[in-house]
Amino acid sequence: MPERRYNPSEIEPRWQRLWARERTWEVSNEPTLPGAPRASYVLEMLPYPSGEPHIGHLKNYALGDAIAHFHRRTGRRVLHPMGYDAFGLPAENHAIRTGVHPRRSTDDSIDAFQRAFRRWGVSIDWTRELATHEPSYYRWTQWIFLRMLERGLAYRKEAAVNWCPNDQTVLANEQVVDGRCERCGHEVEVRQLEQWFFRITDYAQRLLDDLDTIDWPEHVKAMQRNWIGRSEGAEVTFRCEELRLDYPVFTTRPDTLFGATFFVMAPEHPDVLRLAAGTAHEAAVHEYVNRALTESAELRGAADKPKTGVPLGRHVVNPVTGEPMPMYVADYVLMEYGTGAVMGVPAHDQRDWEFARAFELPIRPVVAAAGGEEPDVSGGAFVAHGESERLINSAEFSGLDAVAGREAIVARLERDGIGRAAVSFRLRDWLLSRQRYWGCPIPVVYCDGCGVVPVGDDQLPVRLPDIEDYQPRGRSPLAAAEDWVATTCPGCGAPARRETDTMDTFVDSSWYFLRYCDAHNDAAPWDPEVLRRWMPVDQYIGGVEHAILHLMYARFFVKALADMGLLDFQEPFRALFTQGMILGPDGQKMSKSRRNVISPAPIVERLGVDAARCYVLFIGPPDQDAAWSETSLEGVHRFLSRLWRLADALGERSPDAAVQPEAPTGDALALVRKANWAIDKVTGDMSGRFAFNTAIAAVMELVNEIYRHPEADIAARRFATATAASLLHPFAPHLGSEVYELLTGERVWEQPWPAADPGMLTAETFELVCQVNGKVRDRVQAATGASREALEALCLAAPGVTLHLDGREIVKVVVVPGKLVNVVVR
RNA sequence: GCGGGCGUGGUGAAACGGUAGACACGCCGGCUUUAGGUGCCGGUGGGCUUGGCCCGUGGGGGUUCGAAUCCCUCCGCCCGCACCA
Repeated sequence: MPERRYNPSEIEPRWQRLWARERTWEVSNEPTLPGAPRASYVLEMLPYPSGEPHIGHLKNYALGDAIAHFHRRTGRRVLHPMGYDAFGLPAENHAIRTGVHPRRSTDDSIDAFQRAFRRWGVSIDWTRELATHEPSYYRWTQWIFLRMLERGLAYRKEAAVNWCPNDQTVLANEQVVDGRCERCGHEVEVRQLEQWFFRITDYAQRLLDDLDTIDWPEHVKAMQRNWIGRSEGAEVTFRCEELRLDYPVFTTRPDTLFGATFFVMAPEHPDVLRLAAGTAHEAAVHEYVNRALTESAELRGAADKPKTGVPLGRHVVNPVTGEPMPMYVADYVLMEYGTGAVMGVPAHDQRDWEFARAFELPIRPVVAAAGGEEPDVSGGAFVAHGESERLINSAEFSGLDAVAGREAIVARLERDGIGRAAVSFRLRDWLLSRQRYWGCPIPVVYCDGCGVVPVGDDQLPVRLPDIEDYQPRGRSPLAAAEDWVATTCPGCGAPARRETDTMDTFVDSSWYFLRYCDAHNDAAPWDPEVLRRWMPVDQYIGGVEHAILHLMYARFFVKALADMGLLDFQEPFRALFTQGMILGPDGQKMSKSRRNVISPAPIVERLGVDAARCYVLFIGPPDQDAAWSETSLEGVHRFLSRLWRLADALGERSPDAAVQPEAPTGDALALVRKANWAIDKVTGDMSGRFAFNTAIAAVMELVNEIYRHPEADIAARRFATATAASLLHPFAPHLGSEVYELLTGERVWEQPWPAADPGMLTAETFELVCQVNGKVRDRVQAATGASREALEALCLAAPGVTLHLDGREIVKVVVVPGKLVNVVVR
């Protein structure tokens, strides 16, 4: 007779059909009544639909789904939706190559993702599904943009911006990595262009402060703090008497003001050419500025580049010493930070030191080390400035420590009206316009009479027209859609032209988590009352690659919308979990060129999705990268087969199978204890932490224990097996359901999470570890409730202990009840 | 340079300051099988004078009755930012 086998390809689709038919994972927006289950919003970052989902998606949804199932079974109403980040460059670049409309390739890919997620058995409420390229969604993206515009949080300005010549569009600062385009890797150029920005810098301080209120991984918060880059210091005004012009600079080191011996401006500074005009350096300055402005960001940004610059032929006055300081233009000064000009303090700033060396400028120390003697600045700047360093060469401030000196100098500047304490941020405004087709149209028109005019709310959405030619030519391909561009001014009715730039796709994904809550609202992007039931997201799960971009933008959106009275919370994601990557079998990042890519589809087909899901969770701590191992995957599949076979062998179904037998003895007792131990272990591993790897290991131990006790009475074996299925269900929902139903006839997802019986968590005896001077010398059985004295006596009598006590003096005995006794001897 | 993190068997990894290496892979052995595979059972950190002892969590030092875990220091690796005044 052929043995029956665990057959996931039969089991899994059967359960999936039932969940779809019964709409098991849908949740309503009904107000929660007092005493009703608490709401929980579990969300994975929405996928960008391109091709088919990869193994990283599987891990992402295996994690999120395990949390969602666990929350449901511990008595919470869970919102677990799905959507697609559907606008974006890859689909558009594909269209340029093939002529296939991005909508078509995107929709095909969305179909593939939907099929995969259903085949993976992820417990999603599909009624809330959305895609950011649908007019019903981007209508509200545009609506939010208009609210930003009304509040002055969206604005146009001309600025030096990052331009990717390959993708033919501008990029946000966050999308430039090492001077290269984050997407295509092409070197980024600097161009002076008028563009749309979001005023995220208005929120810099709040974005920084509120990091303390959210439960996010420390490294992600650190990256955001770093990116926001708050610095405390002072703004000091320097005057150019020759032209009667004042130039403020920002410095974090006002304590070194007496050491400022020169003054440097960025090549982009608007006054540079004007200052040099008429001096002997005029031509040289022109040449230098032109070169600096056309140089690639990567080249200019190199920190180890020798300092270059050109004198402007002008001077400013040091406001505290009265000395003239020569002015220079140099590309180590950035226009985007501070005021675009700096005071040069070569003795105490390494960059200024290098510049002073190159231009033979005086290097005057004004801060002394702890000993009080002048620091040696012949080899580099002296940068320490704590309470143990003292000011020197600083008139009446000499002798103060650097901290007190800084405060005193700022106070003096304030009194004289030439400076004040100031804070500066590294964060820049978010450049959101893109000269590309496949994105959300920016809902404004340009009118010769009225200027920039917002499209009326009742005219939304401004639909993205179909076009034939997607090739970008330095402007949006939309500009060629003449019929679409030509419109009338909403203000005066005169002929006007539509904005042809589209929005950065990060705008689309900065609010999608709000729309899920109220996905079918036609009158508003959401009903604030409905949002109150679900937001903020209780658990957000995704890759660390979004630590700055998406996660910072979404936080900004929520704060801005809250200020408009549209939301009543300040942070979108209460808790964040960043999953580790799955690497190829060679331990390298998966890539087509390395030919080490593992696709989920064939694995799911061969071993089932439960095995794949359990494997990616069992592989190691989920926040850690891990290499794919085919043999480990098969080991997990083997474990699932073992569980299935137990259920198959244990006979007819009965609701009693899940009930713990009363007063078990012998083998049965061992099994019941192990089952309760596993309940306790898995519950602990899933509450607060995400130790799914050890949770699955605990269920493996339980299954092993059942195999080891074939003589235990059937009730105990059925109880232990049903418990294993119940505990495994969040990770292997199909097999968990199958085994639980085979044994009990019940639906596991409708069962409350099992509770351990405290009476079964401890045996009447335990193994007492007996140590001498911290080394284990014996183990003896001891009664669970035994007194400290009794445990001490047992230990002192243990043969392994007496051997090592021989002739030595007992100094002390440490007793840890229920665990061990340590005898300290001399 | 600044910030965050990591270092434990052949491998992935476990371990509220309390038995280092759970669980799994791999490997070795046994049983079942005509055989292979599957399945089940057992073994598996290193060393030695092997009923037992010694060593062992990157190196060194410290706190403690007791340290992979806490502190100091050095070494190595990974990630993020980086001419941000």
